[in-house]
Amino acid sequence: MLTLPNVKFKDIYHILKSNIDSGKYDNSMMLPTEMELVDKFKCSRNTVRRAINELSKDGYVKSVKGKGVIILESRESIELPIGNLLGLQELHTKKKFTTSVVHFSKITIDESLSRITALKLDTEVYHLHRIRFYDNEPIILDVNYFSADVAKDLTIEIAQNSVYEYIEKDLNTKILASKKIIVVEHATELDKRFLDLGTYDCVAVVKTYAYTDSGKLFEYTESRHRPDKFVFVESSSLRKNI
Amino acid sequence: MLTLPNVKFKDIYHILKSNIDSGKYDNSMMLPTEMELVDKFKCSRNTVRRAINELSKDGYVKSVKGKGVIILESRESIELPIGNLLGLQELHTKKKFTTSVVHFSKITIDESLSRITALKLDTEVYHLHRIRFYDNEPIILDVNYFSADVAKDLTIEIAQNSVYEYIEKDLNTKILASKKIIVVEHATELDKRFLDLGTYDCVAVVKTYAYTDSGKLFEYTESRHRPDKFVFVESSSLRKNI
DNA sequence: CGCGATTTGTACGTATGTATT
DNA sequence: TAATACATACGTACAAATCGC
Repeated sequence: MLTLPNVKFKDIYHILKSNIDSGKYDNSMMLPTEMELVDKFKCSRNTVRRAINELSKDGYVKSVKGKGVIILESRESIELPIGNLLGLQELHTKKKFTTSVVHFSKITIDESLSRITALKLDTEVYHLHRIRFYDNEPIILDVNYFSADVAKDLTIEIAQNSVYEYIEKDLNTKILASKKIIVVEHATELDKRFLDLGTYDCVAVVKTYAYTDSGKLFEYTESRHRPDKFVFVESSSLRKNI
Repeated sequence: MLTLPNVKFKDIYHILKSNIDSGKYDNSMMLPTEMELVDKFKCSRNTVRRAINELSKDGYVKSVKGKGVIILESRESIELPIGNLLGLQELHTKKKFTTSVVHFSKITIDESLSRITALKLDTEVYHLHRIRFYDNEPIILDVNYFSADVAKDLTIEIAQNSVYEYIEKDLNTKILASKKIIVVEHATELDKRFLDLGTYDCVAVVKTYAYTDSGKLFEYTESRHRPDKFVFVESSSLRKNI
């Protein structure tokens, strides 16, 4: 299941990344110059720049014109406090998660739902409530709206596993991109019933809008997180004004 | 103060963006092919690809090999619910914000602070508490730790305006990149005293680690947000595995 | 099902612009 | 001012995924 990198810029990306992690360039705080890397990896400058660009997206380095590529320090100590908790991305891959479907229905998007979900009026959707457990602790209440057009013949059994896997593997539809909005809301009765909120009366809500293959919005999901288990990380590389 | 785009790929980026917004390509859900855009803009394919790449980072489009560049629909309706609330990025540019400095001191990072801030032991820092008002409403409590090395001779007056502007303009030091972590925490006494929390007993906390010019971590800040005014947006373009 | 035609992805090369030292 | 180093831009070639015939 490992994607073996037969792509040059990815190879270079990984090598540079591990060099940075192991402190190889730490004294100088700079990467070798692009031309030095071209010599070292026997590739074009474009390819080196491509790899550096990826590192920059990850928050590892930052290029400065006329100066060089600067390594951003203290990565480990910043990652550390996150380690124990759970990121968002891993949700669908990690094994220690179990899911319990507590609601399953097929409904039609009316006006008020359309405002909330951004799905088009009269769209048929599967509407689910799912509890996500981590080590048998309820962590997240997922409220899903999947366009029935896309998630054809969805069943509770499938929802218990991965809807995404079903859509991508079985239905052969690709999920392209997603937009996430994070807010904090008062805990609803549903939240209180299913999540172990303890002394908290709020939940962290991640609203996800996902698109398929053809650019159509097909999913709106509210992932309602127990606050003490919620972490969201963004390494923003202070984008230049465009 | 407007950066006039004398850069080709930025021009193309803006043109494509406004075309998408005005629904010019909406029927097909696709951008013109790269080669068509090359003809139209009389530029190289690289330049077109560069512009498309930026659009993709913004969550406007998604390229699919062998197929084309797909436009992601429903942008406005998703942006809409955010509109009223305030994003994070705008903090330093919007005019309606005012700041009140309620604590100002110079301290040295000890072991426990070092764990929290990721700043090196024995670093001298300016420690601030600042209330951010929007329309005279307290929205955010900022708890700052600025390395005194970088933010030399910081004063309360400067802190009342923009520390970043001071560092960049007056001290001529560039702020390169930042890493943000979002969590939800119980409101502290400080939060309750300064923010108008109403019925909420939680705050949304954005922890920011910022780097300078030379790659050194120079700032740790906790921006403690009133939950009802907090929104965080991420348009993640489902990055390919690398 | 296979086979081109189309379209994006990767990679190389070269030249010139611009910020930093 | 000159050298260095990243940024932009042009061009070319081939690989790989998709789609229609």
